[in-house]
Amino acid sequence: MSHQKIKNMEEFARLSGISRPTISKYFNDPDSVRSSTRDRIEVALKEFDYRPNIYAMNQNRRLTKNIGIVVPYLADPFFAEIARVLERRCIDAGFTPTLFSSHGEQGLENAILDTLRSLKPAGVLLAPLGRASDRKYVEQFCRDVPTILFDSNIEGVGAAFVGSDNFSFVSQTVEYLNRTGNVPCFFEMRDPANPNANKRRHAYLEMMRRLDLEPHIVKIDGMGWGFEEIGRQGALKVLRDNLLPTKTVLCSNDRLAIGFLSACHELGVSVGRDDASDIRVASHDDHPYSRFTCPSLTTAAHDYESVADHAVETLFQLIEAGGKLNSREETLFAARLIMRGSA
Amino acid sequence: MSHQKIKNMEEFARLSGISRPTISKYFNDPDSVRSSTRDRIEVALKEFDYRPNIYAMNQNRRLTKNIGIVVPYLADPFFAEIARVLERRCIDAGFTPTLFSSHGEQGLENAILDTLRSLKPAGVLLAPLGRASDRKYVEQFCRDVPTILFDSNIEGVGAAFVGSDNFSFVSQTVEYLNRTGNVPCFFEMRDPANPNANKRRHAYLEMMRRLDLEPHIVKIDGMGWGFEEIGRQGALKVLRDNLLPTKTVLCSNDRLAIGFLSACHELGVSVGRDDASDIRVASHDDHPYSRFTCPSLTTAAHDYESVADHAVETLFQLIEAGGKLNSREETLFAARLIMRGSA
DNA sequence: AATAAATATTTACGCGCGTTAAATTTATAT
DNA sequence: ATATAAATTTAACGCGCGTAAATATTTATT
Repeated sequence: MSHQKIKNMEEFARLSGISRPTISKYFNDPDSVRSSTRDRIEVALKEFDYRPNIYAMNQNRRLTKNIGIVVPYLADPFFAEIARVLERRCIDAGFTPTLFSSHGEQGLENAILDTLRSLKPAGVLLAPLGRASDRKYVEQFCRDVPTILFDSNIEGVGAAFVGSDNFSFVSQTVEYLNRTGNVPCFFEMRDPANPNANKRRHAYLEMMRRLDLEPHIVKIDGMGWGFEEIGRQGALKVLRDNLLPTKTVLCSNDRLAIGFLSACHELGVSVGRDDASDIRVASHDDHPYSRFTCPSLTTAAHDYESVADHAVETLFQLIEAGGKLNSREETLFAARLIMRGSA
Repeated sequence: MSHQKIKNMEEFARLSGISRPTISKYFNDPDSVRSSTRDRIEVALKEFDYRPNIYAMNQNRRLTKNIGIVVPYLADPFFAEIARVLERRCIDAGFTPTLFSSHGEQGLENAILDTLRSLKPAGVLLAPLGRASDRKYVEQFCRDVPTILFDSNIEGVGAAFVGSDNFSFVSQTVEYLNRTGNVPCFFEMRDPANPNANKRRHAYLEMMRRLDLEPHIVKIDGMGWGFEEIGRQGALKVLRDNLLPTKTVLCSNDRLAIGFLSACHELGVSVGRDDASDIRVASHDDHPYSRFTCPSLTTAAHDYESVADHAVETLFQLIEAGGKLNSREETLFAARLIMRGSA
């Protein structure tokens, strides 16, 4: 390995004995040059350790190889996990993903979209804030940049939506809870930012209707993305004031449930599926920490892999199609019930 | 707001009636032009909605305004949180941060450093994997790119290190546990990837020596970054086989403790500071979930803000100094004891 | 009002690479 | 061996902006 510094593609072309346009072609797509040429280039690449200037590349390309990934809240391990899978898929496909978190703030989400514009990405995978999103802003962005929405849908925005089937989550948990014991009440935030929360409430109501049972919804106060604390405060109030209509609680999501369980422990309320326990608690998402709660949390799991795979696949189709798809498809993946100790 | 598309700076210069070099200067540093000129540019900016091509900008600048932020594991809310603070500080200072996670893999860490090289960042904030890092690779990178290490130190690598004072964590927890009840044993992974773990063990031993108490270290098996599960399995084994040398357990970090508490609940071992409880458990980090464990976790908290502020400040100094500092300083911030229910 | 200092304009070049068209070489088929 | 297709080379232009030098203009100082 020779250790001279190579300034540019011209110099690398001279040293490797291959013309610059061919080198350029190679970097754009290694398969676009004859295999013998490709080998010669790769040998030279090892020897001289040259890498093209990405800024000069991106300036002149019609389309960059960049992909933007935006999640609403990276400190939520659920999003950290799905972002990880998405990143990996993009890298494997030869793209350069860049990760952004809106941190639950509309202003930041808009700023990220601005940044993304100037990144001129080939495509964007966007999990919007949801109700907290600046709809018009997101809509305009999606018109300009090929974008797939995931996790939370905004009707009609973006080239496609990929997410989980909220009805599948709730139908399974409600059915299970009802079959194995008491009827669940539904525990949620009064003013949920995430549209999935609304879908889950409707699914709960629909399931109760089908089972010919009376629905009970417990709404708690709280703003922002500190769901665990909101759930804890809400549970403390509900438990202390004896406001629970049933002995079985179905939380809208695991983070609320984590707070709920914390409150139960604080108040000495025992949680579990056995008769000796005071109440049962179940939830949705299969949050990475849900197996470590006390007791471990019965929940419905996202099909992370399928959501990620399909989102990325759809984005690649979109990119190849030049940024427009014939129709806006919404793809939902079913949940998987995870039975643990809490219910 | 006129809605014509502006192609380039030349065109924007014409339309705004200001020369291109002045516009260029403005984007490089708005304060470098006369305030009257700045106002005129900003008025025109509103009207024409022009934004320079970042690739062309970065190609020609001596130094980009990019800053790379690398953490070992983004699914760990601790790193997600500190990354959030770092990002914010960089943005406020007019830089463009890009976030990367090594996901606990050496290969990925190296790949990220490669990517960062071609990003030609003004500076990098790097929390290395630690023992799992490819030392030579990181070392070479730090020679080429102005880099501040944070969270976990690699001796002599990078222009400076900013982190938490592990002795401060452990001294406070050990002192507290000892003062309020039993002597703690130290619960940790046999083969910790993070160098902080080793520092904490040494701090524990040193504290016990000072207090003239006999130290007990409980080492558990496990690899990788799934600390909660490792802690849970280790605790199950230790509790079942009655291997705990003391009734008070000090975990190396909160994620292990979360697993430990989960195991305690599973086995019906009661945890708490009162005499009625079987054991006490404390830990270090003040992980975002540590207040929601059952019982809530007594721990020592990082001074997130100070670490982040100082890391960023040092990086800016480094950048202004042209990439070299006179001496490699290691700055450590003290911990704050957080007393909760578990001990 | 005269002078000095600070700032803006004009002009022009260069950065590293994408891309194209024409000329040339190489591989494949007949 | 010859015709044809495919790949490569040569030469040259352009992308959008940084930057430098010389010149002109504005602002601050006395």
